[in-house]
Amino acid sequence: MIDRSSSGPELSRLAHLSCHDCSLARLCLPLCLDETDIGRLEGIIKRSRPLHKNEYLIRAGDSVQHVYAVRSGALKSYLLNPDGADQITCFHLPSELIGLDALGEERYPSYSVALETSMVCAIPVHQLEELAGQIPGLRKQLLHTLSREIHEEHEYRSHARESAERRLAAFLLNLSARYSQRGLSPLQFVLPMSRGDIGNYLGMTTETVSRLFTRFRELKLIAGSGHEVHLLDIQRLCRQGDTSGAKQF
Amino acid sequence: MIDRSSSGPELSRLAHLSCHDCSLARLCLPLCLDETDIGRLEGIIKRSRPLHKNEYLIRAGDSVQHVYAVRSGALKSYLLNPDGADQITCFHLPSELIGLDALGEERYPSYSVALETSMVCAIPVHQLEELAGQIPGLRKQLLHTLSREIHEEHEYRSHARESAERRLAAFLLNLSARYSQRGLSPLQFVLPMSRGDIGNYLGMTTETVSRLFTRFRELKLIAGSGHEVHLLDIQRLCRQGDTSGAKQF
DNA sequence: CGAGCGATTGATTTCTTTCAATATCGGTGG
DNA sequence: CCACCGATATTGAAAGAAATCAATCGCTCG
Repeated sequence: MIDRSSSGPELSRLAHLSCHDCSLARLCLPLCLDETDIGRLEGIIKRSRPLHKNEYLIRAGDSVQHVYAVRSGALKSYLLNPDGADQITCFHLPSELIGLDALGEERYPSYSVALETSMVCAIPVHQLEELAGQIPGLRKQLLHTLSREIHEEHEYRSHARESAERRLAAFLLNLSARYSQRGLSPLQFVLPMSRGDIGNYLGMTTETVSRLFTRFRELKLIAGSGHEVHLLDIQRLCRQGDTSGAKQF
Repeated sequence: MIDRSSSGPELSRLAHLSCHDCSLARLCLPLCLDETDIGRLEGIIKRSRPLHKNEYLIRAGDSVQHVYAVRSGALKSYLLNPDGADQITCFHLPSELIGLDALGEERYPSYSVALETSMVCAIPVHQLEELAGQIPGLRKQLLHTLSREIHEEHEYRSHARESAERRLAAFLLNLSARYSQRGLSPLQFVLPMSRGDIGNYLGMTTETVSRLFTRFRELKLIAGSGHEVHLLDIQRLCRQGDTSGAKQF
């Protein structure tokens, strides 16, 4: 059903590609770099043509050439288990890096595919490593980004044991915060992924996700239909599933 | 109950501390470095006095000074949630690094505590970053280690949805492989952590862990009492929980 | 306009947790 | 050396949350 075999995006180094002008610079690798160093980073970055929905950026097993920074749109990454089951590991929003699980590897361990029309910047890993040797700020930032990713995965573990209700609430709040960082509304956004994707990511079934959306709507925690979400009561959403929450008061 | 307030281990740079002679070098940071570069790495490494069981190496909130490499023994790291619940994020065996979730941070996010008498090497993060700028092989290795950690956390996600039975089986097999890498028996080892720790780490209750150990023993998958484990049938343990497994045949 | 996938809703089953009661281990002090 | 204590581990019975199985709905795209 799923075509994982189509070839990757063509890459071109475009003259007008500039981290200087990019609104995401403060969230992305250039963070903390001075003008000169940003210039050096720009020098190795390539931009691909837009990926359309369901188009693959990376296929597991591909030889590792680049890490990617999302410029616009949204992607998901997933692992394909030996038994054939997918496990979504990340949703990537603009400024976030893709391929951090492949540094030092020969081949990418996971797939990355566009959830909607998306643009990415491609950064050759060898040149990035080289540049990280020369620019302390870039080195620091790269290590920090990797470290943060590890920490976030650890935090995911903390959630994993909690109820499906709490996990979904936390997921929505996490998305809200990330959209907010990117200058979008924290209260109103469109989910780029399906119910099935959310369930897969959070470790629950599509049916459970669907029921929880319904419940959250009934409780007036959220509004919106389909992929549209309005967060109506962030405070209560934070506490969702608490025994001290809706049940007692 | 838990004392998280005692001060950290004293550090000393010991003349006889040598990565050259360390049997763990091929698993640890020195991997792939030549003699000269190993010497440079050694130059910044300090060794602490032994930590005794339940002694803290790191407390969340401490200012980040070092990452640590386990030299002997075993430690666990855990996050303390806002609601007061611990979540164990890692068990650390010899050669493994502690504090990778703190790079680029002011303060450690997690606690690390010895599960048994342990020795660690302390590596000042600033000097490590500096050295990673100068030694491409070290930079590569550091990035690779971080990247692998991310990948392993992603793989954990794949397991998270599986049955408790499978998760515990996978956990035992993972430990087995890690002991084997370190020159110990893959079939017979002593768990350094409690049932409670295992349950916490895997996202299940102590009772469930205990029941599963009993079941595995009944199925002749493992033997041994208490913290002792003998793996009797690795093949079957790999498939544990499969519908194509014990139930049908 | 029909086909098909994604989403929703319902009924039932199953696995794991929770609550509760021992049992056992390791260490301490008499 | 042995008895006792707390912590850890085991075992059982009951309850609960989410999965599974199943049916329907609705939207999007040829």
